[in-house]
Amino acid sequence: MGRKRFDRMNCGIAQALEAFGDWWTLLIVRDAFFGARRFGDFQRSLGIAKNILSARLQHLVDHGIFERVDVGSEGERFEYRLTEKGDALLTVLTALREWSDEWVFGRGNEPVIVRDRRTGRRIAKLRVADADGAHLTRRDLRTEPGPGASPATIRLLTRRPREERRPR
Amino acid sequence: MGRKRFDRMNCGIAQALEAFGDWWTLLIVRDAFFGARRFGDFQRSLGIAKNILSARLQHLVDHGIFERVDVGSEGERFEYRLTEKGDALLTVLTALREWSDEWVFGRGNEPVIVRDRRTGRRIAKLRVADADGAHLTRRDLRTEPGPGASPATIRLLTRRPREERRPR
DNA sequence: TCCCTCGGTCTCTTCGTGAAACCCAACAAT
DNA sequence: ATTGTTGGGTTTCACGAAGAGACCGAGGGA
Repeated sequence: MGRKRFDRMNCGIAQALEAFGDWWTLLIVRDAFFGARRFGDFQRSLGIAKNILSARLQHLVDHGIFERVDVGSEGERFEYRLTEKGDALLTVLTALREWSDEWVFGRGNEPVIVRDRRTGRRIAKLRVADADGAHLTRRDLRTEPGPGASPATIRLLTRRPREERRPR
Repeated sequence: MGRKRFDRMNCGIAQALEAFGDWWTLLIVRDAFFGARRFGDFQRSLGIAKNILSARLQHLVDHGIFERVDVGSEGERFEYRLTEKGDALLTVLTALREWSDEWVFGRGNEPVIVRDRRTGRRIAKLRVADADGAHLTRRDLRTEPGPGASPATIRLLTRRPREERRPR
């Protein structure tokens, strides 16, 4: 069978994967953040097969992450530009980069450094924090169904934790 | 050919995808954050085929995101627990959830709400910011090669932006 | 005009995905 | 001790998607 799709899954993670969870897709978005705009920019930078790149760009346009703009002076020649929705992926890309900087490459071995263009200082690390800015970990959090929760989500979030179901 | 692997790519995004970019993998991690530990927890929650789940869990253990702990009272019975490296993915999952809350579901339709367990208040939104906390967008950032940059990365980051290469 | 580049599409092979069947070890009930 | 059930997988197999590479029409520079 083909790959299972997550369209119907009532979960933000699944929805995000549906939009850009395919193999090359997030790297295409990354390249766009680095300034790539044209089909050939992406293709040369990634070494991706053209049919795949074509399909992924189409998918990203369909999901409103890129817009396809005709920039031909006398006919068709296209650029793929990040929309506002695509720009908002900066946080996701930053979270991924910071995670691998710390846990894959290790501090001091970062392949890329991101700075504030004006001040030249490195950007602040992303942190999950409460309203006062205090750092929070997984143990400090509580999840509950929101206004858009499906019955399945409610069931998932209200089940008893394993510790209580089966004490050891 | 089968899927291209990104092991050798000198980029944090690619490395992160290598660790958990496979189709089900991030949803498995999400379920772990929601409290799943046992093989059957993940399987029932996701409806994933057992061979795939088995391979994904193995992959996550290989990458140090989960550890496989024998909890059998008299023989083997396993739990998969997030390591510190796995816990650090909280930021990534939060970024993904916040993006889809805003751009897929829309404000007021969030399927899940995350709160500080102590205060009951919703957690602060992740923001890319400079050292003083000022919000930054893609345009405010500058990327440069870091100490671990490969020649390919340096080439990518130091090329002229398209605007300057080919003014319109 | 020629030629190269851009932005794709088509074909063909290979590989990953997923359903279902199968399997053995651990507990649980009797 | 025997039987049954659940847990945690592995094996088999069919199918669809991924990827390499050939091909192609239109654009634009010389």
